[in-house]
Amino acid sequence: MISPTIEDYLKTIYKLQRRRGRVNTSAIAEKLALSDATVTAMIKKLAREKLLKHISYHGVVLTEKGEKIALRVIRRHRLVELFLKEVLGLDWDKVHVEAERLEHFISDEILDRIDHVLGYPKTDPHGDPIPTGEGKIEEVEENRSLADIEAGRTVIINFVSDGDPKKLRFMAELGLFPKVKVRIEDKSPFEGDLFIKVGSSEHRLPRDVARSIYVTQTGER
Amino acid sequence: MISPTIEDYLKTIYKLQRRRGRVNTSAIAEKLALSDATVTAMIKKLAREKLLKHISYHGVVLTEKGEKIALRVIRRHRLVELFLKEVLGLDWDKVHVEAERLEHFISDEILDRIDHVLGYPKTDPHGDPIPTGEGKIEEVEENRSLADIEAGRTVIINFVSDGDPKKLRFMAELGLFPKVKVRIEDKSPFEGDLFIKVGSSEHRLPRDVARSIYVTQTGER
DNA sequence: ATTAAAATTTAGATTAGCCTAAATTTTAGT
DNA sequence: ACTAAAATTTAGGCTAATCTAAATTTTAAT
Repeated sequence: MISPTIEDYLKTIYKLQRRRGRVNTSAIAEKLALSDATVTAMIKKLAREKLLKHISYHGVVLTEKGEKIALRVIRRHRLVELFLKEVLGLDWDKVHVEAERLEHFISDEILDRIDHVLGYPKTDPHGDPIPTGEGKIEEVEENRSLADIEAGRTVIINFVSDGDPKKLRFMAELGLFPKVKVRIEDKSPFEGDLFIKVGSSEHRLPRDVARSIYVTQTGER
Repeated sequence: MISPTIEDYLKTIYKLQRRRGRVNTSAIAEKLALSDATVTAMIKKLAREKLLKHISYHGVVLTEKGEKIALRVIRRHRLVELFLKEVLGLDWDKVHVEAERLEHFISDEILDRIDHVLGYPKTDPHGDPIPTGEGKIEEVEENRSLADIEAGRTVIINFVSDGDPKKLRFMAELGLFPKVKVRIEDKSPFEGDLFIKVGSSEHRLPRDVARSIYVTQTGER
């Protein structure tokens, strides 16, 4: 009934919805790398199955039923990511791609065991919150990008975008992980580099990498 | 290219081939619970892709290429089974069904990590040999069923059929696992029960359960 | 207020895997 | 050796998920 394909649609719509409320066809098509026509067809099907509400030409909103499924997929994804890193020792830049596949095939029973082995964690390796089994998720309020923080400030890393393995490897080399404290020593103008201090070591950080790091400011300057 | 469906066909044909050499359409259809016509169509496709040789009306034989894929699927299946039991603590009667799904979605990298975590094991929880990464498998020579051993003999359990969870739970209760020594005290005639001794405790064992336990005879009587 | 551009939907096709029913080929019993 | 039964294949159809191209609707710029 709920195919991996449908799970991907619901997850994608859920994430797009976070900000925009109503989600348009082309946004979904872009995220899933499918044609607009394909997405239109699937939207009609999902509307028929009461997983979302569709107003023709004006986008979609998930129903409670659709949102519940989306959150379960996200829970599986994030628990699997953490499991792959902590238990199997995969590098953190590789877990996203693997979880993207496995999230569709993990039974409730296996997920419970994974959750148990990991000690009921709250966040995944990139700092994203793991929804509970009941579908509750702690939405992150503070999510300013490190790229937008002024020089002289000190921040704590909240989470990082999980998409680009190269960027993730780069961050790992500088010790830029969730919960780590970073001081911004200086910033080049325009799209220039940031100069940051992590622990006792200083690094140069390209702006586009900084843009995929989300932080909370501390009082420290 | 090689879909989960194709993997299932190749694995099934490989297992049927073990005994019979040439495998007929209806045997595959029965194992996979598909119609004969469906299997015929798929056989033609697999022949086109040089995964097997097909002589119309006379069955199929895997090519080296087909066999290699089958063995990789079996390796994934058996390593996943053991992993689910040893690392996640799933009951041994549940791991087969779960592995049947997951075997199609485990990457080489994850499989390597699983193999490593398990300490490069040789057999799965039911006693079946795990093919190596290079596709070598230690075929079990001695595979007489416990149901066919005469009273008074002592045997070592080699492996058990992994299909029926109820039977597996029953065996587990009696301590009937691979490598365990069992003495056959007595046998009721026809399809009657066996009376066995496992360690110091005696049990009654229905013939059909005994039939799914494969053993090697010891010198002991 | 028009109209061109952008977004969306409709129409028509394709592929993988499955089905049933009918036709064909092989096998086995007399 | 013949013929009925069994096994297999062929023919024709279905569904899910995708595509391209054309039609329609909305949006935004003058």
